[in-house]
Amino acid sequence: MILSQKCQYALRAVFELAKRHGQGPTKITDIAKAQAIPTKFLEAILNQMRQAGYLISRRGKAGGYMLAKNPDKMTVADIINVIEGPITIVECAANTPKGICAFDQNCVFLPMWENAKKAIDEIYQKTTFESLVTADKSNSCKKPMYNI
Amino acid sequence: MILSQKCQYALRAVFELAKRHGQGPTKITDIAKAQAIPTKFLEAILNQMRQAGYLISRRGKAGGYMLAKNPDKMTVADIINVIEGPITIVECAANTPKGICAFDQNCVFLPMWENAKKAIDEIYQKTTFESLVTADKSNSCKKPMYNI
DNA sequence: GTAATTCCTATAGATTTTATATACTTTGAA
DNA sequence: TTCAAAGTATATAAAATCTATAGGAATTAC
Repeated sequence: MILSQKCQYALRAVFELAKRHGQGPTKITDIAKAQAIPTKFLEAILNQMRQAGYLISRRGKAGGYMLAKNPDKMTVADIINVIEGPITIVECAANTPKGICAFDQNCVFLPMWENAKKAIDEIYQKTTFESLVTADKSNSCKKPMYNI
Repeated sequence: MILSQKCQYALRAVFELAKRHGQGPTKITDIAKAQAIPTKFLEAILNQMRQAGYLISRRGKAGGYMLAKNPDKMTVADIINVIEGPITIVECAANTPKGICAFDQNCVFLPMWENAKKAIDEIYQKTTFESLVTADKSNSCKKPMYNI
């Protein structure tokens, strides 16, 4: 599996905050409950995203987390980058200091790795959390309503 | 890193065999030396690809491994699939039996995961080992020659 | 001040990855 | 026939990573 569980938790958490954008801070436990994430694990994840500048927190009573930007300015790529670091198909295709790969400049696979990285990056970068919230809303509308 | 070391070894090994296609079997130790792969580890990898039908082995003296098909019929996707299994961005986006994901049918991320998977698959599927060998040849020509 | 909440550090358990060791089987040539 | 080269199979260990939890410190609202 390419994306870690942690990263998926992070995406779902930000998605939850995007849904509640403009409503003040949301408690960790509420996010955890809404998105089925282990609370203590989520704590660390949210903290990490706060330090990266994507979330704002308020401590103490009535504290919690909120987005640092508008949902249309936050992309899936942003969050993945915080949790997993830059997408790396293989080690030597990363922009690491030279000399790590035994084949160095002449690796025949390198162009392919670069293409793959670019293709994924584009998809993640064009997916904003606003678009996800919008998709979610139209999704719930389409669902049959069993309530009376 | 998305691709395991093992998978990269597998790709390099098949690439090495593609370069030697039509020259009879190549010894494991020769492949290992040419591509900087731990010999014993490579043994297991080659065996796995043989069982998947991509390689043919000959035992005994003057034995070794060779491709089971023409290099233009073997793709990077084939080999990755043997070693890593089908590409899976996230668990619930795989074609697993339903009910694994807590969000099931209504996951807002699902279309994105499917797009990403498709984008990568296409790149890997269109890269044949023949094309890699060709690229490698033109690469070596471009290199300055320091030999006398 | 007290209760609620985030923040920080450490660490433990589980899983996966990577690699090696050992012993066995098959093959082909002298 | 005999021997050695080479692949086959199984077990396992070392290392790295992932996932998750625990406990207390700091902060804020009331």
